[in-house]
Amino acid sequence: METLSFKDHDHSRCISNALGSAERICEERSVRFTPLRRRVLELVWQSHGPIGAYEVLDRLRAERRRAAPPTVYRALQFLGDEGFVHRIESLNAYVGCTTPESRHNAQYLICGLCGEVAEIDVDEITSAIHHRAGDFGFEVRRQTVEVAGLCSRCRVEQGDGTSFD
Amino acid sequence: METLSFKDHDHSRCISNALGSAERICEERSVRFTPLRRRVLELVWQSHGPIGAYEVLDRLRAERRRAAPPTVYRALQFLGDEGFVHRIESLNAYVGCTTPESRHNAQYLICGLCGEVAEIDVDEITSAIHHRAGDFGFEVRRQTVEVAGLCSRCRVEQGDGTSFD
DNA sequence: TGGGTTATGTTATATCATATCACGAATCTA
DNA sequence: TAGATTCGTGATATGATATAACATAACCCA
Repeated sequence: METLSFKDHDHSRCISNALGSAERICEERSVRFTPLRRRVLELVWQSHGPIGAYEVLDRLRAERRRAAPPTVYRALQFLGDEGFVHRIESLNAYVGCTTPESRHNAQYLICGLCGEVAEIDVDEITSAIHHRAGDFGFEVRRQTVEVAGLCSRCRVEQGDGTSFD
Repeated sequence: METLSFKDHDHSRCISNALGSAERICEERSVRFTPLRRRVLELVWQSHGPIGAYEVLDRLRAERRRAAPPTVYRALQFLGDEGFVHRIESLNAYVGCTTPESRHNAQYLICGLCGEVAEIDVDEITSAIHHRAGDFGFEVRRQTVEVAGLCSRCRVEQGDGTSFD
């Protein structure tokens, strides 16, 4: 499978799709999609790009005054375990997963200008890593592939040598 | 180029190689390989596996009582910029680079049992990422590829279904 | 309805990282 | 070689990210 999932142009619809999928999947798996978990997932999706745990916390606190770091981290842990969000290690931040049906090893294209993250799922990359690690006798459990650079839109807009980091 | 660099069996020799290379390269580049930077690089190499900044700090303090977090972070920044150490994003930790001559995009095989990290540099992976990201209009600047799993030794020793995280 | 299990609240703390200002040493330049 | 400039480090404070540990609430189901 090869997919690219930029966020839907109609973002609010995109969010309700994500919440709906999550709810359905949780039911299938007999795990609890509690109001807190739903709300945290919604906050992650509402963010334009990747969002940090403490920013989720700030927003959550507007409506749930007693929220504390563990509140958020536990929800994010759950959402990550179920495959509804992904953690971007190089940013210490989280993004909604665009294809939550299957637990998968995706790759992330992180734009250094606009901050958006696109999730791609390219077999060629996954299996190259798997096979070549295997050549070294290594048994792969998880792959973290995060690619920093310029997304196509930003590249067009500022195609010059603009630098960032 | 395709290499695998497990740490040399004669570790102390491996360390002095690394220090020697770094010294030479710094001279070539006209940057200063100060005693502090040398010592931090040595501490990173002396660590069995990836080492966190604060563990470097603790060890450094044994001999340099006034060391503080910025002391270590600045040295690690320098060493990273020059390509003598790599940061493992998924661990918030640092490893010595086994091939510091060329600044490169490597991949890391992280054993979840013994904690060792092997650096590999496999063109097939690098270019698969580069090309397939390019297909999506993305211009690659940096790749982070960190593979968690079981190294060959640990796989032999505990080839069963031992789980870890 | 009681007892196990799961989820969340609560407090505290661990861990990771940077901002900022001071100051002397190294380097440059005229 | 004097003076300017940059660089490396010291020192203090704080910001940012993440988890431990224990208490309570909600849920489930026999």
